[in-house]
Amino acid sequence: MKIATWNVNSVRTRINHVCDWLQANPEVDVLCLQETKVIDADFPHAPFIELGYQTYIYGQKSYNGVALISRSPLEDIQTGFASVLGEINEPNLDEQKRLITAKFGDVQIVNMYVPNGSEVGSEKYEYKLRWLKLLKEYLQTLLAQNPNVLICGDFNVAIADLDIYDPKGRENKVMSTDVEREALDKVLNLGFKDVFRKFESGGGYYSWWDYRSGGFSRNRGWRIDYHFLTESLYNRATASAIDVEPRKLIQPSDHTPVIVTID
DNA sequence: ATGGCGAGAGGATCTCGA
Repeated sequence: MKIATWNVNSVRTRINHVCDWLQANPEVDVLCLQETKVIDADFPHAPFIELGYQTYIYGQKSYNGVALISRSPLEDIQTGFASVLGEINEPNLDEQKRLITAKFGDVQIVNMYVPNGSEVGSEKYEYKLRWLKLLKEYLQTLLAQNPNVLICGDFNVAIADLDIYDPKGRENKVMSTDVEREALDKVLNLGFKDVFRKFESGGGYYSWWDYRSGGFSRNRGWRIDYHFLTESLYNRATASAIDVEPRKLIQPSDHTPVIVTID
């Protein structure tokens, strides 16, 4: 099976790019989208249905929003933290639509859009850290039900200096502080491994490039979109790749798709 | 370089992203 993740920065603006990509990559079983930026009532289902896909969505106005685009029907769709955890202590962590999970065969797929955090020390930064803390509880609950968990999406954290074009000063930059890395590490220490690094140990591989200052043409990127797999799935993985082609198109998303192949 | 670019909402110029 192939599972892809792509922060499309508005599914309506990018609908042609996404549909073209699906047609060029027919072997992808499930495409996990982030930043759909559309309320559920306005989600563009039709183009996906016409191509033969099922759509599962969790959106809101203007910001955030996630979706699963799948060749075959998925089971047990759950959205937000509370659908898995029951009542949560901080309901505001579910106000932003960032989390959708479903079963695909024996695999629990979790598609997420981790908060960006804005600036170190800001209210949004604290929100990001609280969100990651609750994410650990959420995944613990899912893991208790199924050991085959794949989490993917836009994590808004570069987990290593190798994943940043220029790590100088990264200690004080959002997406690369030690505090954020430690918060994500606590999640990953539940038993998740970065499958991209099973196949590629070198630097220079990124999934996001700033629109500004010619970020892409100068390859000034960050690798912040990942698939993290539990041990059993990690061992079954046979490939993982970043497809930079969509980032070269006119009016692109600032992120590009990342794909994992699992036997 | 505290800017650069892009999207959405709304109808000029904000907020937000990363």
